[in-house]
Amino acid sequence: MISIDYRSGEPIYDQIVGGILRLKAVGALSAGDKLPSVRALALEIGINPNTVQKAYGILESSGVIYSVAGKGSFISGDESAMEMITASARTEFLQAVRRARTAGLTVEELLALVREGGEKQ
Amino acid sequence: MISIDYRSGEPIYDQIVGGILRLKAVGALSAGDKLPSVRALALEIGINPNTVQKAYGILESSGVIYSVAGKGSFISGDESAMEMITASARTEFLQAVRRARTAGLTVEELLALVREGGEKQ
DNA sequence: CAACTGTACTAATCGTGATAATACAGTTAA
DNA sequence: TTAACTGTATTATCACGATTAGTACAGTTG
Repeated sequence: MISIDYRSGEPIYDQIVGGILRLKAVGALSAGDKLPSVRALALEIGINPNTVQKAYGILESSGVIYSVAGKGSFISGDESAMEMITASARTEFLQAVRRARTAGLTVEELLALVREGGEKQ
Repeated sequence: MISIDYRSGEPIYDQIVGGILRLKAVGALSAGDKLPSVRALALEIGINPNTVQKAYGILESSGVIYSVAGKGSFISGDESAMEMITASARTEFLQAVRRARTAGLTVEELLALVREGGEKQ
């Protein structure tokens, strides 16, 4: 379900957060869907349960998921949570676009780079 | 001349490298121009001279600048420096693409953001 | 000579990511 | 009720990178 790239330098917990956000954005995960348990996902990926818990903690404090002790973690029905997260990512990306443009890269080049570097995962 | 954002999480030496690359791309710095000394820039920014030296070392090993002990550091006249600049901008932008993807933004959204934010300049 | 320049090196500190080993509380199904 | 699951919390440890600190050396300039 979620693939981790250890060479990327991106923290594992961050990749888990992004992976779940993406699964929800694509529609593979909907409100009410149950996530793998902390221990199960840790075992599946081959990492420490604490790292998964950190990711789930971030998602819950953001309102993207909600967790119930003994039951599990589930996708929240709150859509504004996703909006807030993607909004900050959107402004960050826009800054990167402007930086690249001032460095001399054309719009066409950037479009190609998005398609080239965005396909993975 | 170069502004540092301590909240960004991006290493200071990296911001210095990017700042000088940008100054040259815009035309504020040309071949032969003298850069602030390691100690002077460190004092101006308010950081350790070693951090500035690290940034200058990266720029020199990349051929963007050249340094002479006792004289100072200068913008290189090497024409391939422009390729170096766009190359670094390209990899920087690719990292931004991956970050945005990790945050849950889709490729289609990023393409729209490039078209939207890239034209205004 | 004095004051600047870049360069090199080691040591110490700090924050973060990740692991490890527990422990506790709530839920669920046999 | 018991056993096995769930999330959550705590503490300790390790690794790594960024940064600071201090010192030292070599070349240039006025």
